[in-house]
Amino acid sequence: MIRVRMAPSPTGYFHIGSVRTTLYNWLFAKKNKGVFILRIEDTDKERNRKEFEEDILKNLEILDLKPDELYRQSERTDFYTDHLQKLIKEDRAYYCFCTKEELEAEKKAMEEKGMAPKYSGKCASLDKEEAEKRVKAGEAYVIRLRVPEGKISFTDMIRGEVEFDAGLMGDMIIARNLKEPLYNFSVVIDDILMKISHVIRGEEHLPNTPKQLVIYNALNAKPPLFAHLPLLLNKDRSKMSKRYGDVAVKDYLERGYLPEALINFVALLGWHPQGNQEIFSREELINEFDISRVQKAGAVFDIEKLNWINRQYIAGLSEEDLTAKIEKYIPEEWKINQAMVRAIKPRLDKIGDVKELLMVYFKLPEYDRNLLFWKGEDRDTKNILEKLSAEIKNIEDKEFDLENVTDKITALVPDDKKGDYLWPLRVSLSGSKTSPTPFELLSGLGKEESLRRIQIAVGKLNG
RNA sequence: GCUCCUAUCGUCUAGUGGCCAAGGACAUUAGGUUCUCAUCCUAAAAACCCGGGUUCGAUUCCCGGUGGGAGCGCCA
Repeated sequence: MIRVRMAPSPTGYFHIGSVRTTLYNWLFAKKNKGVFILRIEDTDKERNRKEFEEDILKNLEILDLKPDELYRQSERTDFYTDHLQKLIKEDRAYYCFCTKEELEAEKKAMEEKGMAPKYSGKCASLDKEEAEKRVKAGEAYVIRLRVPEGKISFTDMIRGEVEFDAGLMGDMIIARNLKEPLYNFSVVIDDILMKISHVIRGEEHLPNTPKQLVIYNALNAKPPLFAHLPLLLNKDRSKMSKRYGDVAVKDYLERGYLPEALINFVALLGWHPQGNQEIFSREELINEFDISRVQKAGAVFDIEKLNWINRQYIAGLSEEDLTAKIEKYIPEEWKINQAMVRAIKPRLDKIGDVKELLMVYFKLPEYDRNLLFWKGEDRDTKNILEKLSAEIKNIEDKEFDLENVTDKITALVPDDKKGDYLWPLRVSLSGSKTSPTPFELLSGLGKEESLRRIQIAVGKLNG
């Protein structure tokens, strides 16, 4: 049975990189008819916040990456204590009474000699009963695992054989005390207890893997298979961070990137199936996903490509769906119609851009009369606008849609004078040098408002 | 400093020894599509890090160098 997990710690808003890790885990589970588990690693009481856990849960829901099982490490402390006691009893682990100051001095001395810092093993040979007594007497201690010398190697599903030297590691601390396990220890215990078959996680965990393997050995447990995903990178190829833009999923969602687009984009960061397809449905992703095709090197997060993918998804939205999404981003008093939605659809990178794009329909900006002249030359502009105005007046209210308006106006415009007619019309309707087409403006504004705006333009020319 | 990972156009990537005088997408540039902007269409420019091997033949395999990255907590 395939069982995978995503194990975030709620110490910040859900990161876009975590979304990708979650997605790959989720896809791997679905592809193999396995189980996807979410394990909240909330053992650091100082840094955890409920708000962040809620952010993770909420966004997994929005992104449709819901877990099949959910656990919190804070509810599992008994398991860790049991295994800690077992390891001490079997003498695979021992109490260490060295103070932080002693350790610090030791570390410094070794670094000065040009050696990698490593615990001396001072407390490794302490008498067990003696140590127990000191613990009971309330002396400060930590628990260390005996790490045998030798090579630790494993086969990464993405990277192949990876080897580390355990001799460089030293006896590692696995718990602050019997009730407070440290990260690498609780991870291993949970992965064993939850029968995790494959650990799919970010490359930053690669150096943790040998440490965890040592713990599996001490526990006589069979380790899962590992896959270390390449990192998501900033423009300068450093690990993706706030320095170059948003990293929290909620920020992207709030700006109006569609969940499906975000998933599609992030899926392609570090993975690609055979062929040239770029847009994938969730079903296609499940079918195509193959962890052996995951890239080894990091991938730069390119917002331009995200914008393009998002536009593809916006283009695929029905007008009703798009309208519903738009309404969250504009003032309540703005009454939008179908013509407006159609006009802005191909101009939207993300739904959050909508307010700025729709503004033209609700507020005519101040503009200079010279802007009305096509290529800066007044060639009968006022008469042309009055002619257009008269024609517009003749169109029935009921027939004031894009198609009709386009037909009626183009019939009036001589082929060689398009600029002379359409430019001033568009400027009078929008008050700006860039905007949707005059026909899109007319149909969106409606007859009355269109005529009003043209009159304003004519007024400017009279003055 | 130590350990580990890594290396195809600016970016994401296809490519698993000959089919590659290296393909696609984003971005860029030029042109076209009933005025502007956007969309759309067409075209252009743009890459196998370097040096050794292995081989009849290397972008593809091996080694070294260089570049880039990550990790080195009684954090996760």
